[in-house]
Amino acid sequence: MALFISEQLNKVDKKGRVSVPAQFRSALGEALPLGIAAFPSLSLQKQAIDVWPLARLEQLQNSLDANSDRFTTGQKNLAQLIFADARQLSFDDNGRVLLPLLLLESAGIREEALFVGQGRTFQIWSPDRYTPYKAGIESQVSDGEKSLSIFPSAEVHG
Amino acid sequence: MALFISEQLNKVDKKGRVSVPAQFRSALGEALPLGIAAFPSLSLQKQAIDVWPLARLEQLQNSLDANSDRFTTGQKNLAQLIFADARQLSFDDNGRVLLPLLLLESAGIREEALFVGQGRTFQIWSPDRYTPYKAGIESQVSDGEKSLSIFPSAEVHG
DNA sequence: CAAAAACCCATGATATCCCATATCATCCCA
DNA sequence: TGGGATGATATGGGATATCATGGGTTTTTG
Repeated sequence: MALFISEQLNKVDKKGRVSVPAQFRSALGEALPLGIAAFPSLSLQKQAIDVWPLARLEQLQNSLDANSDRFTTGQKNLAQLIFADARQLSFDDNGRVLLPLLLLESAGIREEALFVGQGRTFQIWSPDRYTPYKAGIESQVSDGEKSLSIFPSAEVHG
Repeated sequence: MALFISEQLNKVDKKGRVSVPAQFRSALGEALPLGIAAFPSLSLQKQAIDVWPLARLEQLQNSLDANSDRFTTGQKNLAQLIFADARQLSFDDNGRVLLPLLLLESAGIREEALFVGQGRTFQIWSPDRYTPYKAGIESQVSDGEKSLSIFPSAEVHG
């Protein structure tokens, strides 16, 4: 599965439908028909919507089944919250999903939805909320941190 | 079998019937005609109803048969209670089940039943009880645990 | 027989499907 | 190099199917 990158602003119609950016859909690849799971982003105090490929939730569940002891209690609670808060969204023939009212409201989204790539996942923002949020993030990157090194890893993505 | 995710509030009619959310029914897949097993949630002090696909009960029994030595006495007692308290529910043509009075009372459910996905299983709550319960769970997740990266990563990534 | 459960059908709300159009980038060829 | 043809994408709206729910009728059960 490819990565989700870039930002794109799309319209939400009266029925609550939004086109998911074509690049994101193609990044899903074979996982596209499984659909996606969307939930208020806990790490962002529910300011925005976090979106995972549904397969990622299944991997999380498998991991819980097999290595329950490697998770803290807080992590298990977090997983419970995700299973409860997540809405499973599937694509229509035009690549749209129907965003449930609850999610729209919690993210303050009305007519426009901003898709923001986050690598293995992406977010959906109200444009109004995103601008100040991003400015805050940028200001928190110090000059000395403005480059990244890549650590070798044995176990990631076969 | 797919996962049970999301929350959904449905009505309980005078006869004690409730629609099981269509997504949950389709998550059951081929296991749908086998039905489900519902019992007062012991881990939640019987505040809510735990629901398992019936096949999961069979898996538990098989596991008890094969690995009796790996279960503590307490765990075996718990299993006994589940087998005793569980009620097997089957679906009518409209996807409804009949919730026995005993279960309704133990969970404090009257006119509305809140279905809460928990991955491999789901719960049924009285809305009144669920709100404070969920707030408690949320408060038990520390800020540091709220980010995606906290989950054991080798298993979560595809 | 009476009460409960299972079955059947009706209905309104909502989601899904399907087709039409607008917009834009790309391609191809004169 | 210009300019129309082509194709992918995003968007809108109407038709259709699904879902949750209510109520009646038949069947089972005790």
